Amino acid sequence: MVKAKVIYKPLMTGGLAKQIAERIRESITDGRLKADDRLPTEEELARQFQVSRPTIREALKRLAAQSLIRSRRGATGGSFINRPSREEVSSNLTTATALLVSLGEFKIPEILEARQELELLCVRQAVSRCGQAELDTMAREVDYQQRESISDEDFCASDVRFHRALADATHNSVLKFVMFTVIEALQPIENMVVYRVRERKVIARQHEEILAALRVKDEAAAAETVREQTAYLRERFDAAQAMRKSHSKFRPAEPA
Amino acid sequence: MVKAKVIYKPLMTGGLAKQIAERIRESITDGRLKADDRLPTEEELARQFQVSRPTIREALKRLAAQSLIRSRRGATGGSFINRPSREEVSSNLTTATALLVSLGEFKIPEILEARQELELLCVRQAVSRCGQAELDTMAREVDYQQRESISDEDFCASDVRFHRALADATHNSVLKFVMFTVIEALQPIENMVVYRVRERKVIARQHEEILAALRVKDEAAAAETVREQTAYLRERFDAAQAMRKSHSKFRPAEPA
DNA sequence: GGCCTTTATTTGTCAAACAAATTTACATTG
DNA sequence: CAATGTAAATTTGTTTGACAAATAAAGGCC
Repeated sequence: MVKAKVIYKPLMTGGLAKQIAERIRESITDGRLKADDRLPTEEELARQFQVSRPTIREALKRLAAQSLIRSRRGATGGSFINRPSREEVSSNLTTATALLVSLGEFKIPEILEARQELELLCVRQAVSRCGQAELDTMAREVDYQQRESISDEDFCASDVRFHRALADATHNSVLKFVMFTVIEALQPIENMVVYRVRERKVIARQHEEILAALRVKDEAAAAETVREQTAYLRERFDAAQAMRKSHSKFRPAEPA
Repeated sequence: MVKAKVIYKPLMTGGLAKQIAERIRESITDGRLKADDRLPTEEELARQFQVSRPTIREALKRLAAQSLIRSRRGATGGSFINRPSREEVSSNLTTATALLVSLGEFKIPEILEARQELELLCVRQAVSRCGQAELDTMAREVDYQQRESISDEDFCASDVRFHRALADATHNSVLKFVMFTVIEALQPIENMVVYRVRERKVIARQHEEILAALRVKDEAAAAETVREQTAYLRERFDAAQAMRKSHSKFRPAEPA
């Protein structure tokens, strides 16, 4: 007697709207729909999918939230496959990455390490490609960072601009895109380290060293300083953590 | 006589549903709402925002498409702030990013170069961190890629899995996230090169070499093969472009 | 205690109506 | 003929109201 082998097909889950959105997304992914193509009207889609128009609308809202379509009212209106800008996609990526960061999905040491590796990658490319414009930007920021009167916030903003200039110096738009996203997304963490415990002078000096190394195309020196800066940040962050721990233990009286 | 300076305030655009989704999203990103928190019911949100329930639903669909919330029916149902996985978030972002890539926003040489640099970064990390699981995955894919009966599509899918295993081998979740997103986003370009002109045997052999180098922790050898693979892809793509150019010039008669 | 049924609750879907935005076509005026 | 205004057509955006589907909890029965 042989036991019959029973195969169960996967259930259709997730609701109609989600399934419809997924179907339309596939037709974008597989190239059947291109940027600026117009989707059928909501009424027509409802007829084709044999569902109600509000269900179609819910599906379209899902697609809009992923920047895959945009909609417009009127005689020549409709829903169109979006032609996303670099800024739009980067902004979505940044938001999503920052959310993962804030949820603690990435551990601080991992973040610092990844940042270091990506920076090293930039340095490697920048050494042979740096233009005067990027060097000038970095120099300007280094000068700015050495002022004692600027706020922590402004110092952080300058830090971002310095690292963006470094990414610009790769002269590779894909790498720039990736780096800008990472730099922006990691700002909340950077702020945590930088804003509270940062020794500005050390950071500014390190930036100056990176800049000097790039000027003379000394990749090894620049890389060394990047590593040094990461180690310094790691140390500063650990110190901030330790201080926070001892604070919560002893609960000193709060001044008025 | 001084001309009065007229200031126009920005119009509220994007529809009610979009605005509501944005409001709720802000309360997530600014920490007021945490993972697993329950939102008010749809009816209650409709009351609070003074809009209809379908409008709330449309807003919630936007949030769901960004993996920020998940919903469930029933007595203890409702919409809950999601704790998204990295895979889930990455998956939401890849179609829009791939769309950007397919629009020619990035030049092919830049793409290939960036891909190479990011791969080299992975190799650098993977050499000292690779676990047996990743090696096994890569070996499985190399075997699979050597079969002659698989479709081009399946070969490409296996290629993706190989490179994802390499990213896994870094054991750094930030890098994994970045790499997964980049690998997926570059698929349209990869398909262009791979699908039409790919010499599968060459690619599979190169994967095998990378794997062998990782097994014996030979970073230099692995890096060399990554560079070789990029050069090969560049050459294959150039050949595909040249062939397309000569075709369009002479317009041969089309077979029936 | 285990199992079944009922109830309450919330999201999911549908139908129908009207509003808002947009373009096009047509009429009027100078 | 050009400029301006109005009406019509079309599509998305929003509302109201109803019912379906899914789920957990409570209560009853054995």
